[in-house]
Amino acid sequence: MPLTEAGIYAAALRLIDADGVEALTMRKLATALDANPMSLYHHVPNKDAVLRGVARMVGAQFRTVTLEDAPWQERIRLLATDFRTLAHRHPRFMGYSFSLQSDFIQPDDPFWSELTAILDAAGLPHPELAHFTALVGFAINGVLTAELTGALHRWSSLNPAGLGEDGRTPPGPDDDRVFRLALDTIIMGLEGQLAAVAEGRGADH
Amino acid sequence: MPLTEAGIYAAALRLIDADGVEALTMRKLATALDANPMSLYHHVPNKDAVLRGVARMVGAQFRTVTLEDAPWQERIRLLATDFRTLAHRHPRFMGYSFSLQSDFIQPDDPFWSELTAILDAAGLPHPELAHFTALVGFAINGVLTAELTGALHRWSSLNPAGLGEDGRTPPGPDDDRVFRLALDTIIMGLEGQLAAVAEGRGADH
DNA sequence: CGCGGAAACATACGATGTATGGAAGCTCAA
DNA sequence: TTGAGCTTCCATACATCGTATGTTTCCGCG
Repeated sequence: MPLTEAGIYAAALRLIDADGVEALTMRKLATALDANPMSLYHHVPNKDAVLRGVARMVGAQFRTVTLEDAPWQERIRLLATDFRTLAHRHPRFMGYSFSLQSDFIQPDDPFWSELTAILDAAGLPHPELAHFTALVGFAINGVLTAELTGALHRWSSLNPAGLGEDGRTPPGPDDDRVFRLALDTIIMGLEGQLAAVAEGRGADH
Repeated sequence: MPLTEAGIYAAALRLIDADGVEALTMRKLATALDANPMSLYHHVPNKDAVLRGVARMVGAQFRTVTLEDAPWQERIRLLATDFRTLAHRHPRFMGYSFSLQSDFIQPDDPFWSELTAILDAAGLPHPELAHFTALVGFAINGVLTAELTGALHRWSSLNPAGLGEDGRTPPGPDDDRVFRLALDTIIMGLEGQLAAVAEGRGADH
């Protein structure tokens, strides 16, 4: 099978899913493709480009339905959970990618444009629409990142009184609850902001 | 000057502040300390331990006043901005540390315990207190991380209509506004959750 | 003095990303 | 068919990284 750019990205993603981003090596990638390490460089300029390519590949997998007429709260919930299931499909890569210098999400990605559209439809003031979009996106991202790295589970299953070394609740459906809770809280916060705008007391006090 | 563990961490932090975490090298660290690379290993087991040591050092710098009788909204605001100024003191390290496998914050760190105490005082239901703490902490963390990497500024200064290549607003006080906005939104969301609890309709519906 | 352990150093190994240059195979004009 | 010019592939090599291993230097204490 001849080497192709898309094939390289796909193989890289497979390796990352299996062993994590930090274990990805040009040499391992080459042997996985049954080729010489340097052959990759005819299709890809360097390793960073491989990661970026994987990011574009994964990002392109994101699909969400656009329910124009549903209430914006439901639309946000749907968008966020769609994004979350995508993240769960490639946890190691997403956990790495979320928290890196170069943005994983691009302004023209459906996630961002859809989120902007939803918040616009909700009635957030236009001059601050981008601010709210960024805020909601990154807050969700923060919770999701924490879930992917396992930090969310460690922290959320922690008794208030500094308990001992037990507390080994399973990482399963608890994260679901916390994620939904985060979503609900953010949505309620947005409702509050909308009410504030309606009352004339803008956010810029 | 003889080599010491604390001195190694301090030098590492200086190098990181100057050139970023990814530029930190045991060899550079050694030459900065005017020593042989291998000499460091008499005081520190490996490079990861250096990073962990720096994390503990920076984390120990965190101080916040505890205002028992102030309204919980103000206490959250104060805690978050205190944490933010700490992050601004060592942006490259914090940007790296926030988003990594091993947790930068520890359960017994003042940030976490204070946040838990505040949310407890606010009246969040006990069985879900840890969930709310995690949610708020990681959401703030997400926004803060985005700010440190510059992503927050890039995104929040983005016109709704997919604008061209200009939009080069300065990274200065705009981030302040977005951060405050995020804080306000989260706080309003918590108020909503409290109201829901008071009405008897718990969060677990 | 000397001796024993800690600290410093020199050397070296394996792994990584990638520069460089040659070999092999394809396409197409003559 | 043949040869020229690409594109692709491969082998070798280099700089840099973290750190294992062994040796030397130094300092405090009998």
